[in-house]
Amino acid sequence: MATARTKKSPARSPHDAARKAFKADLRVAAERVFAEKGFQATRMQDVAKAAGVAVGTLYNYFPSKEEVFEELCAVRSEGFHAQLEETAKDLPPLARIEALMRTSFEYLEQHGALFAVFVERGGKAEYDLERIGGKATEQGHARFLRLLTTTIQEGVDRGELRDDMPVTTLVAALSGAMNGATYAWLKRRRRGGLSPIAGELRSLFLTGARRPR
Amino acid sequence: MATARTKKSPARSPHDAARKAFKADLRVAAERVFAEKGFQATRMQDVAKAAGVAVGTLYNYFPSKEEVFEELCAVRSEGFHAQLEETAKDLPPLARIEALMRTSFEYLEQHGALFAVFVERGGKAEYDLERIGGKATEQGHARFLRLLTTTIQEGVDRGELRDDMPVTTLVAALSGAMNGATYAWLKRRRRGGLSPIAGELRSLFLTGARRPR
Amino acid sequence: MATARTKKSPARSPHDAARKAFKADLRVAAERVFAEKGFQATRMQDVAKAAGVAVGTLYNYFPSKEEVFEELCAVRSEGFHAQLEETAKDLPPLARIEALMRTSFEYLEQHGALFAVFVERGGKAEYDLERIGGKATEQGHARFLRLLTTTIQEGVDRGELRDDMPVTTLVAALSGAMNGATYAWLKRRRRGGLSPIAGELRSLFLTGARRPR
Amino acid sequence: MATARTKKSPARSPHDAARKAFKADLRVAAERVFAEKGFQATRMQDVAKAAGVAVGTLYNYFPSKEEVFEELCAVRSEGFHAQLEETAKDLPPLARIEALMRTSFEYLEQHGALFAVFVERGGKAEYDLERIGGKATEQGHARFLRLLTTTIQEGVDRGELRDDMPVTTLVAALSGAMNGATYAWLKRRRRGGLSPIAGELRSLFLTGARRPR
DNA sequence: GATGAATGAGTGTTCATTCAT
DNA sequence: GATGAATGAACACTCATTCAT
Repeated sequence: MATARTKKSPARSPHDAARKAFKADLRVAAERVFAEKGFQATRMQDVAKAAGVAVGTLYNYFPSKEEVFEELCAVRSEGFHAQLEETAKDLPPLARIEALMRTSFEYLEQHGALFAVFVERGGKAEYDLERIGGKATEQGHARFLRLLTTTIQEGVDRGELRDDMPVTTLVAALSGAMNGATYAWLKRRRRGGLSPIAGELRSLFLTGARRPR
Repeated sequence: MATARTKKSPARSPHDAARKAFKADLRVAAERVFAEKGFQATRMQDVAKAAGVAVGTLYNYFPSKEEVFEELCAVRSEGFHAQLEETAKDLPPLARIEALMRTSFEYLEQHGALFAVFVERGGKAEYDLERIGGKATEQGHARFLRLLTTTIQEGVDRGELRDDMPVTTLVAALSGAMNGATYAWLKRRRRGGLSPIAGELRSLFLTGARRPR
Repeated sequence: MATARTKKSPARSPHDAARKAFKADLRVAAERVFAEKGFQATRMQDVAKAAGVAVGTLYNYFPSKEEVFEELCAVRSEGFHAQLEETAKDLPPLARIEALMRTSFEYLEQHGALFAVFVERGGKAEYDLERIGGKATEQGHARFLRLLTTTIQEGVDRGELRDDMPVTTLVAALSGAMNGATYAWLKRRRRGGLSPIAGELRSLFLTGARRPR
Repeated sequence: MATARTKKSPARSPHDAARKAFKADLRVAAERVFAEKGFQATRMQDVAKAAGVAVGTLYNYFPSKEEVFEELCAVRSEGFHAQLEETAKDLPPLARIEALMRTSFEYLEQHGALFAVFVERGGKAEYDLERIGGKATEQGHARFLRLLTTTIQEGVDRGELRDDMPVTTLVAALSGAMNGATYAWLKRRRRGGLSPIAGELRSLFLTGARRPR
């Protein structure tokens, strides 16, 4: 990662920072376009125009279109997980579950549907973006699942969650339910917010859909 | 000249049937390729080769690449829902839920991951296939959700399912959970089967993840 | 030409006649389509449909699309010149000129604008149809010009037409004027007939546009 | 960014001019190829090669093959008519007629047979190029005819030209004669020049072909 | 470092022609 | 002889990427 920078990092710091900030601007512009048109339909030209630069400039910062997307995903994924892990810290499993859901939903609300991709990863049924943005989203989603798995496993170990089925099934159900809620939210054109649902989903996950007597 | 055509329509059955069967073969070949490489990455050339025909032949049966995909989706969707509705008939809501899950999973196991698309639709986060295969998969998924909604609503009406949250949330959670299970199954490379999970998901959905005392 | 037919021509006569008649039907159908859509835009499929046969059948009678057009042109050209020469026979040059014009126009009125091609040939400015239908139309037009040349030359020889410019110029002017009249007729969507103009053109050609005192 | 663009439009002149000149070069190359092979037979590849650029470059300047042709025609038409109208200015009708002929022929001699199209329009017998290059050539020819019509009408009004037939017939005959002369010139492979004929045609048009006594 | 014009490989689609039935 | 489905070469156009200015 930062190996090359060790040599003379102090010297370039001010310049480096500016470059980084500019690159971030480019990413933001790209995000807007990708979110609107999708990966395939987005032309580098479009991204450049959205960023107010020339295509050539884009290529001064990113080696390829794929890499733009990839880095975009990576950065969002990083931000997402940083926030997530910060949230989840120090909470008991059951509380943590709701915290994770709430934070995820907040992030989605903030950063747009494109990055529903980290939660919803399932939808691509192993193609297209599987390759593109693949590494990043793959890792992003996997990381999310791992977080969920750890949490749930802990809940099982504490005797708070059922142990009569594989933890993976519990994880799949929970992450899937979040995915489903997100999809429904997108369908209703983001009306009504997403995070309020976290509480309902938690209740549903813990006590089930059957009507209590 | 049109001499042979004078007979009524039933007379054309044998030829028509052959044509239909052939078209179905083409669809199957296309399905294989699309499932493997995704829509964009699939070249008509590839589909033709997979089907053992020339590109031109493809165009004798389908007006465009998009239409190949579209019809493919439509046909699978149809088959899927026919099976689904057959299954669900005459069962009380709670039993029907499991039946729907089991049948869905069986269909997925049989017809490959591509058509996870009908259950998982959420994943495309409003782009790419949103447009292509859009009509069919959109409708397919919507139809699936409607079926689920009806069933769950009925459960609520009968007092068997909780009414303290919108039915849409219940639906989103259930379909999402199925989606999650499917995704997990794809991740483990289809090992272990999908339909056995139906029972677990049903239990989870009805009674929740909390450990019973 | 008819070399092969010498062997056993009497035996096949009836059959041959039927074949010829059928081929003529195909040509007529082709003529309709070519006239409407032009050579390039006409698909063999279209011609076949217009003729009420299958494409394959077309190829049983003509070796290629070009040849269909070529033969079509040749036949019309033949008919045109037969009529033309019949008309022109035994008339003195000046009368013959008007007769040629009138007959040409009548033929155009009857056989549609497509075969304006024989009179108008100039318009293609050495491309496209230069190659296609080329041999036939080329020859057809050349033959027409020859007829005109002979007639005019004779007029010159008799001292009835001016000899202070090359005969070719007189020919070019006359055939061009006919062409121009035809074009104007097509422009006004064939309204008003073409042959009535023959008299005017004759007068114009012979005595010029200057107002007589 | 848009920093440089803040200046007013005249500031862009140098670059714009270069672009325009380059586009003109492309048109010239295209003209060569179209003239040689015709519209249909010309591949964009050919035009690109003739211009010494890549196909993509062509598409940076023209939206489509048709548009290349169309613009080509439009530009030539413009140049032609500019020259024509310049010439015809301030001359009495009869003199103007010869001037128009001479200028037309000079233009044809200079710019190649392709643009015989403006004078000869008739030849396409309502298809093929009727559509393509259609707008431009159609208008170009129509404009030419209008010029001729005005001139001749004026001659008639002054009592210099005969009024016993429709002006349109006079126009058709004159433009047609020019067309015929052009065709003959192309036939003899452009040998002998075209403009010398203007005088002859004028004489022929005014006083007719009949030998004066 | 920014620019944007040039590049050309890549692909969906058409349609004349063939040939097994 | 008729048929019409199969064939595949051909071509317009796109767009990620490069590079001279």
